Amino acid sequence: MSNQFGDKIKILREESQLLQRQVASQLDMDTSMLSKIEGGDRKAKKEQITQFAKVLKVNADELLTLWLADQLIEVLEGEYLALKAIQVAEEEVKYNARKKK
Amino acid sequence: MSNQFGDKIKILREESQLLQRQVASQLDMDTSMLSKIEGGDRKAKKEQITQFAKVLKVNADELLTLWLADQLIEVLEGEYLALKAIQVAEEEVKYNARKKK
DNA sequence: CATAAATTTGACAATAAATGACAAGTCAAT
DNA sequence: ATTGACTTGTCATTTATTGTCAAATTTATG
Repeated sequence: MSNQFGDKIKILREESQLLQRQVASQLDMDTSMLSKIEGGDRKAKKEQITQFAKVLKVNADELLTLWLADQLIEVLEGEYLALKAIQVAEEEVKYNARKKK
Repeated sequence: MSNQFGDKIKILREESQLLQRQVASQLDMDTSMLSKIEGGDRKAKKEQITQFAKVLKVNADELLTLWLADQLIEVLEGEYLALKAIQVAEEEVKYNARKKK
C-alpha cells in the first residue's frame, strides 16, 4: 500500500539524525505508534502534521499533500477505474475552486 | 458536499419512472436508506453498485467511477491543497499501473 | 382543500472500524 | 550476552458507520 507520508517523515527524521524516541516524545506518542506511522500501518492524525513539520523542519503543506495523497490512493487501491475516477474528481475540484465554493 | 453518484442514480431512476419503493425493494433496503443514498447522506456499499446498475439499466463502471470520485472528493473536502494532492495521487496511480503492481 | 402516496429527516441501537497503550518481539552494534 | 532502536501483535476503548423505525415534509390527485 501507498505510504508517501510515512516514507517522507522517516527520511526527514533520518536526515535530521533524530531517533524515533526523540520525535515521538515531542508529538506525545510512543515509539511504536511512530513506527507504525512511518511504516504506513497507522495514519497520523491531521493535527499532528503541523507538529511533524515543526520537528522535522519542513513545510507543513508538503507533508499535508502527501498525507492527503495517501488517503486518495487508499480509496483507489485495487480499482481498475482508479484513473478515471481521479480524473472525474479532479474536474470537480477544479470546478469547485472556480466557484470559490 | 459532492454527490455525483446519488445524483446520477436519482436521475436514472426518474427517467425509468421508478419509485424509490420499487428500486429499494430490489436492492433489499428501505426507502429511507435509498433516499439518503440519493441525497448523499449515506453511501451505497460497493456491492450494491452492480445491483443499481442492473435495476437502472446502466453500465456498472459508470456508477462505480462516480462512487469512487465521491469518496475522493470527500477526502479533499475543504482542503486548499486538494489539487496538488490529487496530482500526486494521479502520478502514483499511473506509476502503479505501469508496474502492473 | 383534503387526503393519500412518495420522499425526506431525525433519532437511536447495533455493528464495525480506528485508535492508543502496552508487552513482547526482532535486529544490529558492541 | 547486553543494550538500544525499532517493529509487531494484541486488546480494550473510543469513534464512526450502519440499518431501522417513526415522524415530518413534500408532492400528486381527487
